[in-house]
Amino acid sequence: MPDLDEQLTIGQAAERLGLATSALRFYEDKGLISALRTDGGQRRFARDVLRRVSFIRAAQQVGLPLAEIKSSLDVLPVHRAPTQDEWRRLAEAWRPRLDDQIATLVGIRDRLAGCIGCGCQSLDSCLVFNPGDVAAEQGPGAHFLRV
Amino acid sequence: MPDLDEQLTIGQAAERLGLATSALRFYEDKGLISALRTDGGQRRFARDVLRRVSFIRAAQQVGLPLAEIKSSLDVLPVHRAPTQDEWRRLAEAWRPRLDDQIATLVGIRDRLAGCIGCGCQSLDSCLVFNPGDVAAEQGPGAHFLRV
DNA sequence: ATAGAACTTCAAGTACGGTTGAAGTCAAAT
DNA sequence: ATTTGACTTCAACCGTACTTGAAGTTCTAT
Repeated sequence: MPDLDEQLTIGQAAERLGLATSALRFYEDKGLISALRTDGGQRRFARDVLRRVSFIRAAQQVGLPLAEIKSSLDVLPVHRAPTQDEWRRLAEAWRPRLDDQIATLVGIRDRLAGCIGCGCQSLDSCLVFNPGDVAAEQGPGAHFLRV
Repeated sequence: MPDLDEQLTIGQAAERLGLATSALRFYEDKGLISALRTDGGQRRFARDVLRRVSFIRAAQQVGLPLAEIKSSLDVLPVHRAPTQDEWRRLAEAWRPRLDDQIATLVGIRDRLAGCIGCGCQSLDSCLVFNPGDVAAEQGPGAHFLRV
């Protein structure tokens, strides 16, 4: 029995992925995933849908909107080996966002941890939320807490 | 001249923070920040609004919705020194989310970097988006890529 | 053959985090 | 005193990412 359950119904795929069937329909609608159809018109997903949706959820963690995720998916085709160049471009596109977000979160975490019991007088004077107090000198922008 | 510009107009606060005045009005509406009013009814923000909004933006980076951010702000009053206990509770509330998100992002980054030129045959077989291939064994849920 | 669960489409609704526009008022400089 | 830019409220609108509901169809097991 080789490919017997190689096809997943939308319910099976949704359960394996831990999301609602409506989300899968939504993703198909947006062109992020695709499905074959039975003679009766029901969707049948190939197993690669699991990886593609994993990719989507990962990209969402990185902060990418679905429209951009679609572009990334279009760059990494399912039925062809991704070329080195395709990988490099994806990695380069994601890398700055990843690094930036990681740096921000680590900064918050470390300063928050270090501040417990620090004796700051109020939120207004706390170093955690006023790192270096240099925001005004850098001109407008959300400088606070971005390192 | 001590407290001459201790009060900020909404435009000044918005410029310092790098966001729109409408966002500040929105935050006030939601109870996240507060303002004094002139006789004419215009808002005047105390400088602590800068730190409070910084807090808000930081918390958004951590992935908290505004409703939860309000709770956190309610726990850390502006005009009182936060107690050790208040800090500890805040840090403990944020810490798991921070750690979780950092771990997820670092995992994606490292595997993505390591995979460049790895020779995977397709997205379906790529280790980056199929780490350990253990998702099915853990039951339903978004296990892919969460390390 | 038929029951019931799972599927179909399509339109409308939801939650979040704001932005936009209209109509009018206030504040600061001249 | 008047001008002009910044402010006020309020309701409506926006984009993102889905969910819900209605009305009908298909699949699978008995």
